[in-house]
Amino acid sequence: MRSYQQRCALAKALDVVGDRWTLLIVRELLIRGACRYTDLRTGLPGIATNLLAERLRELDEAGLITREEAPPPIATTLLRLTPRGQALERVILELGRWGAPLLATSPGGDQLLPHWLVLPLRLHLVDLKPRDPACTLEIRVEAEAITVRADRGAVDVSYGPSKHPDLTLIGDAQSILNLFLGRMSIAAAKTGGVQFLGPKELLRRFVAN
Amino acid sequence: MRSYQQRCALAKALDVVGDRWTLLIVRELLIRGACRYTDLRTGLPGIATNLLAERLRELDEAGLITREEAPPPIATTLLRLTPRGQALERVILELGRWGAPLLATSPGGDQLLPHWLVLPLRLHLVDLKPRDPACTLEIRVEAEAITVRADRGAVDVSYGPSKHPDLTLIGDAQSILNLFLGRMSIAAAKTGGVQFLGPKELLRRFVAN
DNA sequence: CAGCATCCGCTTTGATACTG
DNA sequence: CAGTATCAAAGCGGATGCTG
Repeated sequence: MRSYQQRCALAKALDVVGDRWTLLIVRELLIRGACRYTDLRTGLPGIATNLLAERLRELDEAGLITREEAPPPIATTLLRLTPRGQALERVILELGRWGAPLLATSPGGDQLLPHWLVLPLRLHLVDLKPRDPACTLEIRVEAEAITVRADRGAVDVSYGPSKHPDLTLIGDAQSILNLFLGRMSIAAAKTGGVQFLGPKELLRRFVAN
Repeated sequence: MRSYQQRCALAKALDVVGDRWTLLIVRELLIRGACRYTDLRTGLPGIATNLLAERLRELDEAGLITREEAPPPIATTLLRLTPRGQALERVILELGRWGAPLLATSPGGDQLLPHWLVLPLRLHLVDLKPRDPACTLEIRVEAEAITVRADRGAVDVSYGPSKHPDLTLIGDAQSILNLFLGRMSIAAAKTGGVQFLGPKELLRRFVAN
């Protein structure tokens, strides 16, 4: 991207991350942690492969990502955010908070990949029962898994399966999001096809109704 | 801008404000409040006039700005952010916070317009003496003025002159910013050409040294 | 002058094909 | 798997022209 050539922190930030696709690439790396070129492609439906390669080069030069050779037998390059890149999480969560109302009128053609649930959950979930013992939930949507852990008032949402979840939810992405964001009751989620493996009362840790 | 067609709040936000120049236009409106087309042009050096007109149309359609006919004898259209547009302030301040370190290596060719000081001041100033009586500072850089008011722990930074400032500072934008951000002492600012009209001790309300 | 619209050369993007 | 190569279409920047 051409520089705006303005001595302004906002303009300088946009010089680095204002290009098309750039912040979405950072989103993917925030959600998935270290991942491969191919993982990014599948997580960014619609991106041209040459554009992804070019953006990754720019992010590398700007010091936002690193490339590391995975040890055998993986034999692939892993892309990972540097601390400077991770610092964009606050920006991305704020943009997501602002953009959330736009989802209400989202047309049917839009894609929704399961791992995209991670950021809204990170933004909105709070531990409603901070004095209860720590608990771990696993969310399963299609072939992907998300782990939600609450411990003494802190909530951690991460991509990937959980070792010993206290409760596992299986369902479609939209229903599970509606459930956690309080837009759908537990009963309605169950009717809508969400399965609960474990004591579903543990959900009260995060949702009221 | 083409839609990313992703059911993700971040992608939806970028569908609306991810275009080149768009967030900088919002920055200008956040700083200046209601302003004219021409004000935006001067505040956005480098933008093509057709692009500005097109972006304003998009912002209007997205419900982020309104156009109102100013009463005579002004006879011009005033552009103003809607509440929805103003809600972008948090996003813009976060992006600015992230981008601030990039200013350290800013090349000499960059422009720095005086009113751009408003956002960094809004982001960083805190009332160090919340029990002192309310006070008003006026900052004058070239032909522009910024008002900084501290009252019971709250700091308000706004574009435009002040009626009865307790202290007026006159100087160049960079020195004044360095002063308020604690990167330059009051003594050094004075040596560097910053003038103080009034009791410069009032600056202790915001800076330590 | 304020507020655009038009035209033109250049760059960026998106889609696809191809390679080690 | 991880890219590069190619090319048409869209977007951008700059200049200029038009209308009250």
